[in-house]
Amino acid sequence: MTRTSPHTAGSASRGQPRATMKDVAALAKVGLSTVSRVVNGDNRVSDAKTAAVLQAIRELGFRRNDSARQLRVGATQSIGLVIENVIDPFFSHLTHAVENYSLERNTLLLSASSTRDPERTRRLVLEFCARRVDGLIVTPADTEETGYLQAEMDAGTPMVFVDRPPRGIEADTVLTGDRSGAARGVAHLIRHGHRRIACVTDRGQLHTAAQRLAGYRDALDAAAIRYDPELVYSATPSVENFRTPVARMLALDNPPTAVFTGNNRSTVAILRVMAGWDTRPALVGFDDFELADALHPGVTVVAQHPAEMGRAAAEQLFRRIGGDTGPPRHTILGTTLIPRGSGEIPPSRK
Amino acid sequence: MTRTSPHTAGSASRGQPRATMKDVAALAKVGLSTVSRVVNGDNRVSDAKTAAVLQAIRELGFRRNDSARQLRVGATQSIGLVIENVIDPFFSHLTHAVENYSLERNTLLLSASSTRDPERTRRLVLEFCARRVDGLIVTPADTEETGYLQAEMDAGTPMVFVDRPPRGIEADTVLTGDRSGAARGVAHLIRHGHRRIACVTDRGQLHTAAQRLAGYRDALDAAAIRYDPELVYSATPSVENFRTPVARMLALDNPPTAVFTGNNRSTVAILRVMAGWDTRPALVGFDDFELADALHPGVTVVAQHPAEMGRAAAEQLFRRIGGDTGPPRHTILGTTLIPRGSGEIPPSRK
DNA sequence: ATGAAAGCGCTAACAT
DNA sequence: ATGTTAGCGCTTTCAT
Repeated sequence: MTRTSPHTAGSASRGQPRATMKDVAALAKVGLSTVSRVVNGDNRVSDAKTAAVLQAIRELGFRRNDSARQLRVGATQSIGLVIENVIDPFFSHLTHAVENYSLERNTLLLSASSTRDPERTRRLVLEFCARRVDGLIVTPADTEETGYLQAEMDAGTPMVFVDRPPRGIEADTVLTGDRSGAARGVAHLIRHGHRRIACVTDRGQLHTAAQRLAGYRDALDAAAIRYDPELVYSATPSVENFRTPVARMLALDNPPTAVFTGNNRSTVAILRVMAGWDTRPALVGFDDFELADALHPGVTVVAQHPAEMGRAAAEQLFRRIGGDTGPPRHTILGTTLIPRGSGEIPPSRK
Repeated sequence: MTRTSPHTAGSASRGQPRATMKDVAALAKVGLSTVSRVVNGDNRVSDAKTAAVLQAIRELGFRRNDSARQLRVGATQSIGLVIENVIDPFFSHLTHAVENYSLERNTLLLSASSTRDPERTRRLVLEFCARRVDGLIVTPADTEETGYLQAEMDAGTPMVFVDRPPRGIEADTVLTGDRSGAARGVAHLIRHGHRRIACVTDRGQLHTAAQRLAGYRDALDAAAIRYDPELVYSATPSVENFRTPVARMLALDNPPTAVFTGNNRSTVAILRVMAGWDTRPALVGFDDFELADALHPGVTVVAQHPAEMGRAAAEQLFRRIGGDTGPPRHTILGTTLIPRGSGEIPPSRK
């Protein structure tokens, strides 16, 4: 029933500064180190003093300033996570896994979206390092200068790279088996009779997009299907960017009977482009997404495992933070083909 | 071409501790404060010394320890964000908006998902406060004890609550107009001829679920439709939880011809439950979601504006951090009804 | 068992 | 213009 009124004269918030250990020590009439001992659960302190300290702590609403503590002990118990964008479900799942893993280790997460902006990425990484995070998990922007990453690693901040490798840097990575996964997806279409297969991916500079395109070609090669550049289109995924090129492809004399999309953003965009079409090409998308199974037909995908990737990255990072100085470790996570209908549509014979 | 080998003896990472200003001062043969001045862009320092310091900084790979700085200046330039779960698109959009807003203010984001666990929520809030975040944006777990929140606010950490108000605490809130929004959605169904309308929501303890259920009743009342508890079901949204109750409802003698769902998780679950059904009731969902427009029929929703909520919460928090001690401010964001087909299905007349 | 004192890396008077 | 010093809040020897 201690309903303090938070907006009366002087206001409870913005009140006097928070109590410090010194204040507690003074009130409890003990030495500073005794307070520290009590706060840290050091048992060699008399019951009487312990009680006095506890009482003072309660009275003053004391809560230890962990920033100060961390300055002294030299570890911030926090790690930084720089992803492309939280609103992309791939990254939000990855983030959640990292969150859970680090929380178990009493480590907090500084997280941020780079939004594919190399300047923003750089700024974030550098600010995290300035805050002396214990380590960093980074999805590098594909177009960026990576010199500063090497510098910060050399300076002592462990980093593991996730989803994409950093340019020209030897470091721990956690990636999806992009190339083989894409090949599997395309082979699935081929197995269902397709020989004219379009490939729609994210911008070619994107490492994952390039890898998946390579996988697409691998599958074609394996089936002795000629690679036709007219069936390939790469751009930042959006309905606007994809509408015309895709329509053009399908208006070719010898149009594709199936399409393979290189990531969930692309798949979703393509689905929108094709919304309302009477006949649709078969479709296999790379990366799963919510409601893929609720569409008609369900969307066949090559599923990635973002949560596992986040967890693997966190594991490796904590290994480094723990002092592991072994050689860079490269983890590749496999993919799972999930047939749901769209990938099993036979080629329309005309 | 300075490819340092990161895994040779001694290893570049985990090397000697990072250089400090003292080290820089020593190497540049200047005083500590001169280094500080240079680092902070204080211009009243000679060109010669400036150059010497800059040189030393480069040589040592010095980067200011912001934690130490912050301890001294008394502000961490970071805020905490406790949401329910990043993997919920509602919250990831909210998060992204907060991210952007605080980045503009040179403030970093400590973020975490409470996963509806009151203990985890409490732990996160307290740890954030111990780190002395400049402020906190919190989606309170609905079942939780809120005493500690009041205590931390009183101790000087400003907080704004988003999506749900904290129990028994007067503080800044940013909420959706849940009740009126739900009423609008249900009225839309009524306008399309429905009089038997089911309501499927999240657990009743959830503030938003309760409000939206109230809005549902408001709409029925306004249309003089009797409230039938048989048409209402509340539980943590999942296909398993919803399948049987919903099937039972639709098997009633006088079954519902439409259903209103209380949040995006519920809508998605219901869509899965109904997947493959030949005839489907009309559907209006609260909160928009990706691909709502790509389904057949498109799903009519009462859209919330999570990004705007995040931004509004961040704005208010920074106002408080800036020293605003005015009375608690309650912001309600309106909703947008988006007809896409599912909500315009007429009642099946039999 | 307890306290005094040094110091983590920085900033901000205060001298000069 | 530059250096010296105190101190942010804590932990951690080191005495006692």
